Amino acid sequence: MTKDSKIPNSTIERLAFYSRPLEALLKDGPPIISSEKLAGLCGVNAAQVRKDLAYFGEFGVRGVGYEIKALLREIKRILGTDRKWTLCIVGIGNLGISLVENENFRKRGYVFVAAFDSDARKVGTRLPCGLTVEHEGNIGKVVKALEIKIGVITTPARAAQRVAGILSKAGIKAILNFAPIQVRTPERCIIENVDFSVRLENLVYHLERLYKGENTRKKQT
Amino acid sequence: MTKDSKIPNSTIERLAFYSRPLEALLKDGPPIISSEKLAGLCGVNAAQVRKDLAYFGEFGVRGVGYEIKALLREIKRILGTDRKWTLCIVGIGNLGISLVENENFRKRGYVFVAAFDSDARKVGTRLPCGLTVEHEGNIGKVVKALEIKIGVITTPARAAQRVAGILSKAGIKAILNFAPIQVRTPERCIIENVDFSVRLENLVYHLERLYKGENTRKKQT
DNA sequence: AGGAAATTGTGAAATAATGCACATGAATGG
DNA sequence: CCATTCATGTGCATTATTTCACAATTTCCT
Repeated sequence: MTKDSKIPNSTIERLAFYSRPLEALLKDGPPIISSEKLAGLCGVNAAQVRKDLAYFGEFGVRGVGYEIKALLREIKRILGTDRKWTLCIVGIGNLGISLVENENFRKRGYVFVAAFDSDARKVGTRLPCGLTVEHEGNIGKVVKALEIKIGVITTPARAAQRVAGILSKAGIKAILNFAPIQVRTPERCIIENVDFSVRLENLVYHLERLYKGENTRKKQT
Repeated sequence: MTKDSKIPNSTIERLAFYSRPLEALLKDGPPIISSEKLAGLCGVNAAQVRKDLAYFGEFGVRGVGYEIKALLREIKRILGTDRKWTLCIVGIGNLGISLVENENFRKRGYVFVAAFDSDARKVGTRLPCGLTVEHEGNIGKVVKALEIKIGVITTPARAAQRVAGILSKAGIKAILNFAPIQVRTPERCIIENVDFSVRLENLVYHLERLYKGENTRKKQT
């Protein structure tokens, strides 16, 4: 295959997903894994794993399986996570701090190089990771100077849209938004929303149905 | 319709999604909204909105639209978010604290009533919200005593699976897992995984393609 | 060497989700 | 009171995604 025959978004999501157990196996596991095993670890269908990978090339050997190290390298190359990415964050509350200090991000090459807030009392604060909080007004200047492409929004909902606009105007190309609101940007800009409450509401829906009898979901997400 | 003709999971996700702008409009907006308008606010198709709602009843009036207040009430009833839910959390790091203190959760009726950690140095700490951190060993006792149904995991990846087992055994029926690993539970238990890095990796994938020319996604997520 | 076992890659079938397009009912205005 | 406008609810076509099932390829064993 290998042709760009319209790759489903869900395939991309799963690729990132596959890489988690692979990373773990890299340390103390066999050097080879079958689609069956990997699928089991990720709770998906084996054919799905093979098809997802087949969109991008032939990484396995028939009758054998996939070499874990090589497969992981390929996945990272596909996703674009085989290099460092610099991020900035706007909104230094509890959530903001927990993200900036997050070990998983750093481990995967996502490094925060700037932190902003609109609250004058927070500006100038030195965060544990070493960053100093700057005022929102500097976003444009800093983003351009450091050539930051990805912005993370952890402001309250009411500020999120305004901040998205500022980021976009500053040249940011992708936004990871944690505010519980659908933000829009004028310029060509990729937006990914993460809303914890939505996930929780999903859980609650299925939970209620669980008590009332039949299961409403096929498998664990 | 109204019959339980296999409701797509995505419909449930969108219902929670629809409720965000509706909540905002409740304060200072018109009393009525059309599927067209709501769809616009959420970045989806209008027929989609109508169909999603139609799974659960006829909430609109032809030629008129949907009464916002009533619609929101219905959505909340459907999702099961028209009542309070008590949660417990395991893993009191930066992320854990930011969730416990999160205003959005409280506003929507999700209340943390217990916090656990395995680190003896954290046990006994009083969190800003008033909760005192208890030792992981007490999970079973406390969960049963307070009849907690939902657990949130914010431990490091290596501890997540173990904690999921403990929670499940304690009688927890739903788990919101923030650790970057796919957790399993022996008992019938609903699991929802939230992995920030996966979202970021998605963003990066599309970002790389953005530079290379054609757009790989149809619309903003 | 040759057959059995394992496991990939993939066409085709099955399943699921989305969007169109229109009949239907409500409001409005002359 | 009828015509016009608006917007819902929904059957149906379309599009997208998942799963099956099997030919192709490799390894292993005798």
